[in-house]
Amino acid sequence: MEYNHRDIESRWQQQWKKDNTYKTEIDNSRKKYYVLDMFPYPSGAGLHVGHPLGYIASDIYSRFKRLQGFNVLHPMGYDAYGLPAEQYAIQTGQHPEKTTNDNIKRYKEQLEKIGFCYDWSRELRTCDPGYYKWTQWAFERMFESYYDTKLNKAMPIKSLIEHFEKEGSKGVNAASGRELTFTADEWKQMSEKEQSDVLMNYRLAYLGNTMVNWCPALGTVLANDEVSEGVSLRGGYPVEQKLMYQWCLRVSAYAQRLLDGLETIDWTPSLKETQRNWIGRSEGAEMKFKVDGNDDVVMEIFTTRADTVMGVTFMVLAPESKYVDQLTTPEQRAEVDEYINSIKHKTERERMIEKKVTGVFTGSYAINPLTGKKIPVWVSDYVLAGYGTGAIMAVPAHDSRDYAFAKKFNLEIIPLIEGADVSEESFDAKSGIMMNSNGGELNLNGLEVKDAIKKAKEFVEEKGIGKVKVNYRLRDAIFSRQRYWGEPFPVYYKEGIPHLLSEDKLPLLLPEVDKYLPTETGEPPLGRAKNWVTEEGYPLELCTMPGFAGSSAYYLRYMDPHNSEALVSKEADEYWRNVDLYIGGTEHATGHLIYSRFWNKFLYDLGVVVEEEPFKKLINQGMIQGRSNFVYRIKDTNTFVTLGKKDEYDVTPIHVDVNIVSNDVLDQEAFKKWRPEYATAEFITEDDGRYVCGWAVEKMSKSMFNVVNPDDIIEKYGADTLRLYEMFLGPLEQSKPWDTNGIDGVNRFLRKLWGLYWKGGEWLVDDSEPSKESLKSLHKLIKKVTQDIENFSYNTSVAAFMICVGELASQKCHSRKVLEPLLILLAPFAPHITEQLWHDLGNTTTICDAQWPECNEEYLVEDTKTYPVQVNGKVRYNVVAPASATQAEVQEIALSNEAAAKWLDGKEPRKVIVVPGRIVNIVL
RNA sequence: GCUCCGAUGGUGGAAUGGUAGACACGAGGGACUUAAAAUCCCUUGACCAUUGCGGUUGUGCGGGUUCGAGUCCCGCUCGGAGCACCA
Repeated sequence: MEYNHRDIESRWQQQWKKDNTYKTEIDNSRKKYYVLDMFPYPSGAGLHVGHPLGYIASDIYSRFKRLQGFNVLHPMGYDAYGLPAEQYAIQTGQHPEKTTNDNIKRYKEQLEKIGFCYDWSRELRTCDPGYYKWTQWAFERMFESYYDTKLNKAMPIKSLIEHFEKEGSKGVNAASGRELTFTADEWKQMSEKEQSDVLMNYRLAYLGNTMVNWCPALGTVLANDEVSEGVSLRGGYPVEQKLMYQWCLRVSAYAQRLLDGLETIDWTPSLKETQRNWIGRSEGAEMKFKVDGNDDVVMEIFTTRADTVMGVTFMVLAPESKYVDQLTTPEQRAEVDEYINSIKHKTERERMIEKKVTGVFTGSYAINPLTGKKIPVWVSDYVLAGYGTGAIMAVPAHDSRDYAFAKKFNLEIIPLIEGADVSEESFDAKSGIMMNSNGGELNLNGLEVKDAIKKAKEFVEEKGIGKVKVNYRLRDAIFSRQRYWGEPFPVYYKEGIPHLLSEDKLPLLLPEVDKYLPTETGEPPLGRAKNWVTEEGYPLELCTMPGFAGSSAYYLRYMDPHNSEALVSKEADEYWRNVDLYIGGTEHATGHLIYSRFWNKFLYDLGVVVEEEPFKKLINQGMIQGRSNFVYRIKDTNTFVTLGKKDEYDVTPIHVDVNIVSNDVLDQEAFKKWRPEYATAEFITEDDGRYVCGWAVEKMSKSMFNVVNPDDIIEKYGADTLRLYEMFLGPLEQSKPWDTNGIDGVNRFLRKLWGLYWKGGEWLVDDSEPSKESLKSLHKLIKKVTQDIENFSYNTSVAAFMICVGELASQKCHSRKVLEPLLILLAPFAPHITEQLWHDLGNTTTICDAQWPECNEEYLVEDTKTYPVQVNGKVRYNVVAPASATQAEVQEIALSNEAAAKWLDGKEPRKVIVVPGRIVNIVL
């Protein structure tokens, strides 16, 4: 029997499906292990070879853990809501659900061919009402909660209302949009609408007027992580800032816990760093500045450099700051208004690109609380309204932005650090010795910056000039999208006040609409739905939820996917707990991976889940880039010249379909058939007649003709070869180009493996005792592969298999005692071929129920001997070396390295390991 | 600008501080074959020597620690990623 991947793979895939081989149940007698892939958005283009990389890695780990006796949960599903399906719907009128389902069908077919051990009975889709019911449910729980900053957890909004009724806002410890002060009586006298507005200031899911990223081309709002450099991540359309009344999630309340949680999880340093940057914690002080001749206003500013207060030579307000209006003097009014207007007309992007230093004087002066000095207050757009208090104290000597501003408007610059030259640029570093900082009561001169910051903060707090404050860059997540294809909000409006739909009305189904475009009056697409009202006739919310809503808790749903009573049952949650290993791309670092952690912490506060962090260990697989091929056409002809001769002509490189190129050699006939205009193509080839193409690494995309489809690879080489090859390509976490060139080597390896068991239709395996050599080969492999899988170093594992199979072949090893464990080791990587040979060996159960073999170190021990080494005729050292070495050899080598001999001389006898040529290892 | 990561043959990439370049691709040579494909064997960092063992050099650059450094430390150069008027 010859190795035939087509027969073997389809046979076992069908068998596994029939036998429910990979179905997983709760089993309290076994330890659980949860391996999760980031579920895909099923795009219309289908999978290319880059997509399964992470899935193969997680599949190997799942199978490995299973062989080690763990009860492994390994599910798959689809992130089904998304913009492409909606845009396709707008163009074609086809319902996005239809498009999505078609794409999912295609994805599933492609995935099944690769031979993954998913428990498909747990498959989920975010657009399934049985699923999004729980997305809506979680939103309702957030609406009904506030964040208690003292208890550091989410609490029911009811208890806040009770507090308001008793004591008003006094003594409230709640994360909020702005600080409100009112008495119990005032609360009671508020109208329903007013009370609703007050509560919105505290709810974890709230309606708020916020500056949003509005994308006119897409007709919707985008979250911060969906925007990069002023354009939308999807489509690259310009994005502008707009004030809108939107649903938001108070993610900022969890900033510190999101930061602290990073210490408890096993993620890569770079990913943690990305999240830390995104959360952007900075410790500083909020300080109060009085205004000269205006006792009504006290300016509050935020600074991380309280120590530089003696060097403040001006103040700056953000154009949107509330202080602008209060501090502008009548003489300056016209100028300030003109400036503010000129800013408003520019988009965020324009402001960023221009980077011009602009600003205007308000006419007012603040008073330095320490020196009593009068300092001018300016307005400039380099200060952001959304961070801190929207106002800063400027220290030009030690902040480059303040410095640029001071230079432009000729403002004073006072250096505060000894030896810092500020004549050309500012000195921003937080180090050095302070000077010019004697403010009477507070003298910082002579202190190191760090100590000065500390002392200044203490002083400020003591004197009531300000208070120590921690600020975060992390913003609340904007949760409304003006789109059709997403989860509807379970919210209706009664006299303009939002109310939740009662829980028994969930899920609120997405209505049908005639078109997927906004209405003529500019309302979101749901405005087209007929009867989009409650039973009582109240209008329902017209926005839908963003993409990250459905992906924020999907890992919990897999634990108990068919439960109609709860997101996840207590039993399932307590058994499966959280994801042990999560594999996916880095692109979700500041999106999904923040929102999911937030969502999970919220559910943890509610007592719905037992683990505070959802993903214990996370691996980022690298991106697979495309490897494009080029042919070189001689200008104005239909003649193509090979790579080696192209410099002799005037040529234009043209992308050529990589599927008609093999090892960079063009299939000339296929090229002629590829495009009608090339039918008459002529070639100038290398001297041996081959046409060699050029190549470059680019993004894998249709327009570069470098997309490699896994189906084609599987058809030609089989899924096992594809799996092994993807792992062999290089380290999992590294990005690398796809290059089909090396795949033959892996395929050859599988055929060699087959050759250990079958040759010319004859079964070779017997029950003979294996040789010592063969046992050594096997146990070396067991050790290496076990270690490598734990370290996700799959490329070196594959190499180890190649070496081992080569050794066993040359040893003519046919012993079942070696060849059976070999299959188990390889099973995670190449499940089909190993399953087949496993059954050929006479086993009746599936190979994934086998037991992972243990390494017996005894087989690996090299025979060594201890050699006495003489120095000046006396035995001074005992040297351990291979038994095959001679006494003279060891003696010579040990003393040949003069430095080593000197180092050894005079020391107590100790062991030195020697290999031919040099001292290799000194065992102390 | 700040932070993190990386740099090893023609290529992808191996090396708990201990024989650098595993494994694979590609290339060259050979066997088998009428021929090709497939398969098998040998060579393959560079330079020198080569009818024989061999020698020199070599992990981006410059220092350091060490008997010994691709690996550890300090300072650069280049490349990638994240954040970025965040005070």
